[in-house]
Amino acid sequence: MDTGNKTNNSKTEANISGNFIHDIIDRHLEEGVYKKVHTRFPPEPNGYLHIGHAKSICLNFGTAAKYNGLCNLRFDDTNPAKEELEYVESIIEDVKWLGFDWEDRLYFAADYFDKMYEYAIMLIEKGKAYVDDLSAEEIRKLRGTLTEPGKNSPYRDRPIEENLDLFRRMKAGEFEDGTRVLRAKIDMASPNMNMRDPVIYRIAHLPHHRTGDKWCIYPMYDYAHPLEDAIENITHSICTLEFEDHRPLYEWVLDELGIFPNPPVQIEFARLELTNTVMSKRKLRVLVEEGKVSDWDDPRMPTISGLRRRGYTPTSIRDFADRVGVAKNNSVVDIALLEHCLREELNKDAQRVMGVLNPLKLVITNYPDDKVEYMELENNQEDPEAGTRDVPFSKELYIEREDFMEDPPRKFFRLAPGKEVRLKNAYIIKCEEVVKDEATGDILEIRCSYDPETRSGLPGAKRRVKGTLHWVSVKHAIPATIRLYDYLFVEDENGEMQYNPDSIKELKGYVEPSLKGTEAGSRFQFFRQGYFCTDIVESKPDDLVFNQIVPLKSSYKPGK
RNA sequence: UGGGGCGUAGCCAAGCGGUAAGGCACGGGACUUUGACUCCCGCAGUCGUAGGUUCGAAUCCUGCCGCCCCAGCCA
Repeated sequence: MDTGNKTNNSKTEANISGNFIHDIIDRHLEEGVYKKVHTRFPPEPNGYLHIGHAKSICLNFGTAAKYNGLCNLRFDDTNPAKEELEYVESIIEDVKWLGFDWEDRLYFAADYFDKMYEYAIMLIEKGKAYVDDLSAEEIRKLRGTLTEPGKNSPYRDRPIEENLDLFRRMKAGEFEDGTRVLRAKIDMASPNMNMRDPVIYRIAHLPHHRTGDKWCIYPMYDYAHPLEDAIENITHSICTLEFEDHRPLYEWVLDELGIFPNPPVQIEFARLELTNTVMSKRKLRVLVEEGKVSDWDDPRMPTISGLRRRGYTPTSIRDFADRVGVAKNNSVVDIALLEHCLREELNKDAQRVMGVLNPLKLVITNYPDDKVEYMELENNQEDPEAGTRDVPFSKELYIEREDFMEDPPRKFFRLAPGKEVRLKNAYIIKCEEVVKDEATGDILEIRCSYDPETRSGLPGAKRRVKGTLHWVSVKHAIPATIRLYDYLFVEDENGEMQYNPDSIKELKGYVEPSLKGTEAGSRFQFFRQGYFCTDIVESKPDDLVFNQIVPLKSSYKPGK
């Protein structure tokens, strides 16, 4: 059945292509199992979102959009020991930044605690749940192992009235943490460990970021999640593969209660892994705590906040999420695909500018001392509408240190003694002399002559030279801090991913004067270098800090 | 040795009984005042493996192998 693509061009649409989940939904709609589609993104507010979550966000919101349905943002905040308001705020910011809109449907599991409690009472009354006085240790011992069945708790067959009384007293705060739990009464011999009378409520005398001190018992995920979904009339509860084993329990809770006429179905997909980084909250936390990165929003982090600070766009991340696909294979996606998405977008609309990362002074000996010419540069040759600007040119310039070699290999299309090269939208120059530090041998400056007939636009400019260099006029240059990044993890000689101690390089470079006053968060393509974004935390209009988002691709292979 | 999943190219991923899409990466070439972009070309004689069913199998069946997940009062 063709459900049609969303016709209103909401910017929040992830343009999701088909996948096995959509096939299931198509069938549901066809068979009338559901009349509409309602999904949710249900983060636990216990950490920052990363690009793996972005995949899930795009899937859930994108699926809803595809079927003209709705997607809720719901915090699954059933464990106050780990959750904080700080995280709910960052998650809201990140989902919004990615471009998704949950309208007025911002929900919290905690807001359903009263209902969940009532439902638990119902289960007890049906004889489907019981209060267990065993310690965590004892429960574990009786649970059995993967190959041996568990054993019933001695409290398993306690009378309903007693269970009711005990559960009410658990809620009333009469018992210490860990002294009692409420368990679902299912089957201690089930081959599925999750069905061996799972704990559904525990005692925790902890304040909750939303409910304060109202509760000292909190529901467990397996019990709470299906209820959250059912209460919100979710149709398709999409989660990751590790919950596949929990599906029978998800269904058990809803079935036993029997009060939801059209309960949701849980569908699992493989979470995203990326090369050259780590993705678990735990591992990311270690990087932060060990000071390997500055914070969760360090531009090297795969967190949404890190990617944002690095300069990644929401569009490129959504595009990436769409391209990696949705399936059940555990997969590790090459980070080159993410980079490709960013380049593809920014190639289309990033302003081109000239910035010299590693400056080397170049003097044009036959150019008049005080002369300044303004060279016209296209803002973006991919987009004629972007117009042009004038960039000052003078006798003394900075070029990239890498663009000069005293003793170049073959096919070095740049500057070398006696060789000619084009300065972007200016003149052809020829290297006449290399000035070095007598003591160290370091190259201090390059002295060149220029051919006045070869100015861009003049007939003499037709002459071809193999290389074109970017440049910045010394007296007009704006100093800037430029940060280059490498992957946080790189492959060692055995093919293992290892932490990369050299993942950041900070340079003092120069950029063309048009960049004066640039606001934080602005993106550019630095000619021949890559895409850069002014750091949203540290860049100031009069003290620019650029983060390299990704370098330009290069087919230049030294030595070939 | 229990249960639940998954095996299609270097990495993702379509495919749903009629003869292996697409993307990324990679290699070659054209173009180029960005070694970028763009454009061309190449890149799985076979789908983990062995059998079986069929006129026909990546698709159905059986066995085997490999990998992932489950024994939290985490989610």
